[in-house]
Amino acid sequence: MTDADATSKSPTSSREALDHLEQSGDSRDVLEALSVMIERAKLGVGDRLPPEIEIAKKLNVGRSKVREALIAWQNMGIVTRNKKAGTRLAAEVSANAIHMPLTLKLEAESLLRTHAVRRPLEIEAVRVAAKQMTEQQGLIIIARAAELMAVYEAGEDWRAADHRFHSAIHEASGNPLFEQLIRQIQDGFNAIYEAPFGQPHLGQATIPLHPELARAVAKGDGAAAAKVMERIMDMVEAEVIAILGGPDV
Amino acid sequence: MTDADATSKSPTSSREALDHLEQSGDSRDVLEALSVMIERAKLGVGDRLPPEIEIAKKLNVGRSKVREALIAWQNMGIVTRNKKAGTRLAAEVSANAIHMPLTLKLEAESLLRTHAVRRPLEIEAVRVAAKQMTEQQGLIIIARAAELMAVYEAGEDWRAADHRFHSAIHEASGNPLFEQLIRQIQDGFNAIYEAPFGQPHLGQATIPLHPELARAVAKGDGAAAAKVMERIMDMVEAEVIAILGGPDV
DNA sequence: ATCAAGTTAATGTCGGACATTATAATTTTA
DNA sequence: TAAAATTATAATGTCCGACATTAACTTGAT
Repeated sequence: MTDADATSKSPTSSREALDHLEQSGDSRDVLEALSVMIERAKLGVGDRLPPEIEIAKKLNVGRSKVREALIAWQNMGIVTRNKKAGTRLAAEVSANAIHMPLTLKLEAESLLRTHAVRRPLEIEAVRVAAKQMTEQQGLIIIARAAELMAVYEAGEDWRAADHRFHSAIHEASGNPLFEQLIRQIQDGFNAIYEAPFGQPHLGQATIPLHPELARAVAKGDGAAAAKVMERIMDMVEAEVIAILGGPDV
Repeated sequence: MTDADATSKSPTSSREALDHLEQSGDSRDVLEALSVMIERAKLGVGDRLPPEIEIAKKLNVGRSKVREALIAWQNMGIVTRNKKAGTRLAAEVSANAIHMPLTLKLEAESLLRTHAVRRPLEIEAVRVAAKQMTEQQGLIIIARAAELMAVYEAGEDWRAADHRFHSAIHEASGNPLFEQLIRQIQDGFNAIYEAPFGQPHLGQATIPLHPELARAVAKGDGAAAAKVMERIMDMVEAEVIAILGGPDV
């Protein structure tokens, strides 16, 4: 453990050093300094970083501040913290990468609200995908749609195939944020749905539309693809409304 | 609202209610106990909750634990915390709410990608707002737009006013997820932007469009409102591209 | 060699002191 | 009287030091 000595300035009185550091504000400073430390020490996933108290000394801040910063990172899934094992990196940290924690508060009555934010993202994703995809990605999308139809017509569980199909589209969009956002919104939706209703099987009726969607995307026709996706979203929404008993948004 | 003086009840003993809480373990317990407290006191959005130290006393835990719990809520956007103003509820808290932590990893080159996911959300938000808003909300939106224009024409910092304007629209949409998502995406965008470029002042040229947007929403014309918002988003995107030097998505 | 008991090094928690600051109250001044 | 400047105050922000807890490590006994 290289001990990454970033600050070896021998602060005779820890006061003056602090003064010139201009300790301003929140724990983001600490996180930023930590990012630099980690990069300097070339720590990777799984590596252990120094104990809180040493980090605190090194950065000339109190242990509480370091704690809060590390807890924030823990909440973001960037580090794990254990009693004796200390703090370990759980994900790559790079100084010019910023981890934005998004937290959605979902309530049981907000299935429709969740759907309402998913809808424009899905539509835009297919539109962008149609514009950005490479030829090969178009072929993959067509193939995935065929797989989905096959599984569906065979009467098997089509959800995994459906997931692969949509993943292919999101990948073709070239923007990983679409997939990240949509998938996690979807996870939240499912978590809410499962509590009262069990495993969701929504959208079965929309599967025959998927090959059409695939063709539109592969043809590069963003408008048509968006139209199809709109229909799909509307059908899912209608299904949710039927289950809940009425519109809510 | 009622500024909930839930704490003004002279806590002579303040023990009996909390004895059965049997504190143990991590800060989730504190959050749970706090949820119960908040529900009992019927606190709503905007209301203030007791100072950290009183909460700590009430729950028989140290102040640090309460702090960590409240900071976690702050990171989730559920409360806001200010020096003297104390802690206020920013979103509804309910015991059976599900908190879904979303974490997006953003990198410096993905400003445009971030914008790309924000765009459809903003457009849909104004469309829904136009459909759902009450008459009073429409008036508020118009007023906020006027404020924004006044600040802008006075040459002052218009960002706070801009934020209030968009908040009013998001609130009118009736779906808090729009605001939660968009705000946090925006925070991420700003965090990325600030590192190399400093405080963002993007979108100045779009301000004159805002009154038009406000009128469209207040009139209930979702299509027109969406059109204006599209133009606004396109202008911002063009600005970002001009800064970065080329399209990236 | 294996298991049990003790050691220890880290995080977890607490509480007190002080710093900082946004709001509230007060005084001053035009 | 009203606006502006000043002071007071109450909350969070930060630091520190002590102790609790716990899980990995060490040592010892069988």
